[in-house]
Amino acid sequence: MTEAVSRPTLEAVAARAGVSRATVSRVVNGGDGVREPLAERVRRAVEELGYVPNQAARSLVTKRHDAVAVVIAEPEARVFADPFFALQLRGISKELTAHDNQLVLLLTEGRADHARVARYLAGGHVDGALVFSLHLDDPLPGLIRKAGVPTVFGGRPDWSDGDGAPGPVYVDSDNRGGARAAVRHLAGLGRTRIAHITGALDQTSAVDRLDGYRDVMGDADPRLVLESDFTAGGGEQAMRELLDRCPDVDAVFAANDLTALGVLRVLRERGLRVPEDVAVIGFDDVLPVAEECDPPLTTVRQDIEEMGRLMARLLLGGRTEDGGAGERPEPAAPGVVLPTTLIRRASA
Amino acid sequence: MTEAVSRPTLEAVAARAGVSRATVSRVVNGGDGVREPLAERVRRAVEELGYVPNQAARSLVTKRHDAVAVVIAEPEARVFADPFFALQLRGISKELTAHDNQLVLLLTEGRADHARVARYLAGGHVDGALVFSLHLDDPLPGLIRKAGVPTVFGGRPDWSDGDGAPGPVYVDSDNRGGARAAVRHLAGLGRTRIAHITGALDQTSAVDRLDGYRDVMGDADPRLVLESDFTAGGGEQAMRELLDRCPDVDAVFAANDLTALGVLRVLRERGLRVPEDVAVIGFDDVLPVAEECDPPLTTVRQDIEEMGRLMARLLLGGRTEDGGAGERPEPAAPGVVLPTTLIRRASA
DNA sequence: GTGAAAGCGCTAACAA
DNA sequence: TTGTTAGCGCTTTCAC
Repeated sequence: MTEAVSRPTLEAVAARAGVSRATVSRVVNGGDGVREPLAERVRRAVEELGYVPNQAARSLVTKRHDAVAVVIAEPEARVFADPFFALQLRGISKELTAHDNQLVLLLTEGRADHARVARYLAGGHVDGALVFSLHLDDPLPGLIRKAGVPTVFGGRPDWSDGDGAPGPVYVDSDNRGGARAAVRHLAGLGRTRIAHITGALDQTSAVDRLDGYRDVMGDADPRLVLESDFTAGGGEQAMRELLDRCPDVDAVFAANDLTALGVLRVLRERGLRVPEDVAVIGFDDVLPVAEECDPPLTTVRQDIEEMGRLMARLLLGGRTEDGGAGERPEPAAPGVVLPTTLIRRASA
Repeated sequence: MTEAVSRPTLEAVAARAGVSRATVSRVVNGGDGVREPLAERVRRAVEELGYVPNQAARSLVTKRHDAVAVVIAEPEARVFADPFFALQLRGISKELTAHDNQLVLLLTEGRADHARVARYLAGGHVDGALVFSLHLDDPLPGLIRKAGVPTVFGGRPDWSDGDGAPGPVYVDSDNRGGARAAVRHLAGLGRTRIAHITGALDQTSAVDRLDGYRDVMGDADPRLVLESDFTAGGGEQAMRELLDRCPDVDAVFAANDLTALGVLRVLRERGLRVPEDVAVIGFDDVLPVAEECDPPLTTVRQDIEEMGRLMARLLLGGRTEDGGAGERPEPAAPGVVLPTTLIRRASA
């Protein structure tokens, strides 16, 4: 592969336009304080030479990088089984692009990578980080906090920063509210034996959905709650156990769409009709799953792409409003929670 | 958000270790030509100060960035409906990490973004690019070629660089061979009316799979080939039409798993048994789809993660072997094609 | 083997 | 408003 040819520098543009480097720099960076005829001449020179600023040189002096790291800490391959991150990435990417920032993707494969990521973030290569911290026991958030990089979390982290310290900034869906809506919908259908198959309870989203279920069901029969893991296989297994335990169950709120898929499969296998015998609701509204399953799944939708967009906006906004001295206080509410909506299809 | 504290520089490490900046630099970059006792002293100083090299300063002089752009050009949201890219990203990320390279993700949203991406690549911000060019009429590959950045494509591009020019470097799956294996398997089952529902024919993968089908079927009844678009909905529609046209069809090779999903749904709806009445094979082996559908799908697997890893390796390898002068010729075979394997489940 | 010094391309005071 | 100048932190000849 041939080496890239050396690119024109500010110097070259300045020479061609017959001005100083400083003037070219000003024009390139917005053009304030340069009189029009001159500015125009510079722009033409830039155009003719195909000049593109050298980001490394710029960063060296400004100490800004116009780059944001997206850290996805997920040892499990499972994450890639649903388009969740892809959608979030899309939202993030759109927002970053709009602000001329680059997206540096950091995928971690277990604990071994944590040190690497921490070092990278601490190394001041990026202006901020967007972190998806999925498990309660994950040491990464702590490491990142120590690295001192402005950070926005995707999903509510499990620690709350006691005392006077400002809590972590995060964006989440209203998991609890969505769960309540789902269960209320089932109750509104006249169902009385409403079960919940949870997600992996080491993730706040699963805990919050369970809490939402309990908000509505109160002290319902505890045998109606089964712990699972957000997978279709897990959903199947839990559903089998549920039917053995409580053959009279008439509705299931599954922690996510994949789990609901497993539930549906077991129901079909046992010859139970959906929703006549058992109504089923999922969570996420991952389209290829929810829309394509049989029957189409009633589920709680979260706007995943918007979550991503918002995370980026929060990070970028927080950074630009605070001009370095840190006078401006953190936003009052460190967490932003996006609403969820119930999507009615055929399964409930 | 508070500004990051200023990090220790080479200078600081040098002072602490009682050596010159040059010596520290040597140690940090591999330590060749520095005597052991000194090197050790430097390493300790680095450790104590928590020194991390400033990448911008380094790039400014070396003109290397240790960063690779991954360009995913996909206007359709559909892409995110399957975990294909996520897996590929994982493979890429692993390989880049192993070589201490960063991954800069460039997502494009239609043509408007092409110029931005081209400018970025031409701007010399990264050492190379990994490009997923999905549609035959995509102008992006051309722009990228002009930008003069070392590039490896994911999936065979549609142009072949006539004349003496070296063809584009790419990594692909053996779509044609996989298709042949699928169709042969169906034939081996004694099926004689084997249909093919194609993918979007503006993508080489769809064209290659169709070619594979034809390799085996020769001049079969042309009514057995239906053009579709890699989606479940498209698969449904095509299958309905197929059943109307050729009620005697006894096997379907679908261009991918999602299409197969649609096929299965129509079959069930019409009361036809799989595989007894109609055998079905998909392509991709996207697990949550293929494994979870009913009946579990026989399909052609491609090792997606390995494709990603290989793309990165090709890019990095090509770069390091050629020491800047470009003496070394391009590899003889510009394209690497990974094998596919038939995974037998219940549907065929 | 080690150090001194010259920049890489850019921005940001400061002068004019 | 425009130009001059001094670095940003690092690598890399080139002397020693």
